[in-house]
Amino acid sequence: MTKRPERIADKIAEKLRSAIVGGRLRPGDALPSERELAEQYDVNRSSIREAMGRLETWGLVKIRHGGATRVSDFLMGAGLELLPHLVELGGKVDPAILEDLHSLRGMLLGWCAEMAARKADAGDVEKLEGLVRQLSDPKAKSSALQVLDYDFYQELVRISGNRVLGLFTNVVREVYLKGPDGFASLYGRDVFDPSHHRVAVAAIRARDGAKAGAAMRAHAATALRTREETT
Amino acid sequence: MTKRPERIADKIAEKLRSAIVGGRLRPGDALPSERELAEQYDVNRSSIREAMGRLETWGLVKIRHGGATRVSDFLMGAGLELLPHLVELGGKVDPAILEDLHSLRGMLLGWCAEMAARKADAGDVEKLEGLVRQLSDPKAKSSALQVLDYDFYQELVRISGNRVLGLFTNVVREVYLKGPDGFASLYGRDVFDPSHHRVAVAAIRARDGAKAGAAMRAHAATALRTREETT
DNA sequence: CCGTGCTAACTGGTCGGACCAGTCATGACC
DNA sequence: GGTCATGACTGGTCCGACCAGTTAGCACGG
Repeated sequence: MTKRPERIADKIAEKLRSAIVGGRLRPGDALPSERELAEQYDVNRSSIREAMGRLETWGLVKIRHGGATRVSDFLMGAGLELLPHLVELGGKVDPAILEDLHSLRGMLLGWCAEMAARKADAGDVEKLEGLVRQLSDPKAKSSALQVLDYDFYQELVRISGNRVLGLFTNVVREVYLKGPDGFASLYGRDVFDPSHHRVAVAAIRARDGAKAGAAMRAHAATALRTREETT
Repeated sequence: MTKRPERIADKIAEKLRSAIVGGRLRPGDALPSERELAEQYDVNRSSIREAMGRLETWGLVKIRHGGATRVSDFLMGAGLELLPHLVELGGKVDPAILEDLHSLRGMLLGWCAEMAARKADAGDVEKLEGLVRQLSDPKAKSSALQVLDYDFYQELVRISGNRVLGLFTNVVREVYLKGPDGFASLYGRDVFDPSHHRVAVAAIRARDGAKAGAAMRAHAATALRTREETT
């Protein structure tokens, strides 16, 4: 948990990022000039420039030679790589974003289970069954269960063969498993009840896409419901 | 079509990016030192540093103070922000990735149409109707229709209120509208037949989520089918 | 009075050269 | 053979200068 010695540009980019996604800097606002920022933070202009470069590649600001650097409407222009930053706004998890993420993931979960049912071979099914077995271990910790649950998801994505969904999954994993226990503390242990997974795997083995999708959607819905109850 | 005068850091980052995703630089390989690169490209080291910063935020390289900068295994851990770079591998569009992208987008299209039906207010519906009107213009160019079609999608996402889906959409837009005509040349004009959009808007106005979702899914399926026919 | 166009004071972009701060291979020493 | 100092790398930060676009304001001609 100790902070690694961070580059100046990263620290400043981080400050500004948080100011932007936190709403203290609104889309359209002009940032102070690089020279001003350099003086303000008491660092060299080069460091400010590198920080600005990061903000720009994150889609948070628009730099124009000769004109002021302005905050862009990042919800309009930023990519998914911003997600990890949005989630831990000021160190606290933003529940609304998390809600969005989970509902989206739930739907994708169902969808790729359907595709997996059409494409899985014997080896794939075996892998999934292995994961279900581990998920059923009564001695497993909640954090471990969360990882397994995600591994199951990622395996479904792999079997579905959709590489774009694979990239998406990589980003979400970073968010989902953040921190020492991921979000395990946010959810009860029952969230990882493997019964839905078991049903899904059986359906995939039987090439029943609809049933597999329904099972995984039910699993995701359970997670959401459990979360609402604890709110 | 004329190239805007590009920053040299961007040009160099672009060169290296293409070398990495093109496989000329493999994961684990060490890049030349910043001083070497500066001499090699005959630019200042600052420009090289800014280029490296971009590569790092793209997840393509790992920079370590004191050690060499190495290409990271982006295929394993990279996020969706890499999609635009992957698609134009070597200047050519990879049809398989595009296929994955379209099927995923189609499903999301249906899903957020359902959510939009639950959340849209009068102003939202009006906006959608305006877009449908423009889509119905018989004089519109194919490229313009593609932009409108995407605007319609993006508007649905906005109405759905799912911010994570919004971020995803931003990335996809970059890919989808790449090049002078986007992918308009890949699809026939009939792909942008607005009849499905019309049905969807009517359903959203009537709060009929299922119908709206079905209409947009049908639209996406048409696009895919049309593409397969022309293959 | 309005518009036009020049100019000056901004903005970001590039330069080079100095020095600080980690890493790592090498080789003397135990 | 192991270990640890050391120097030659690597990237990180700083400075100060100048180039190159943008913009706002002012003087000028209509």
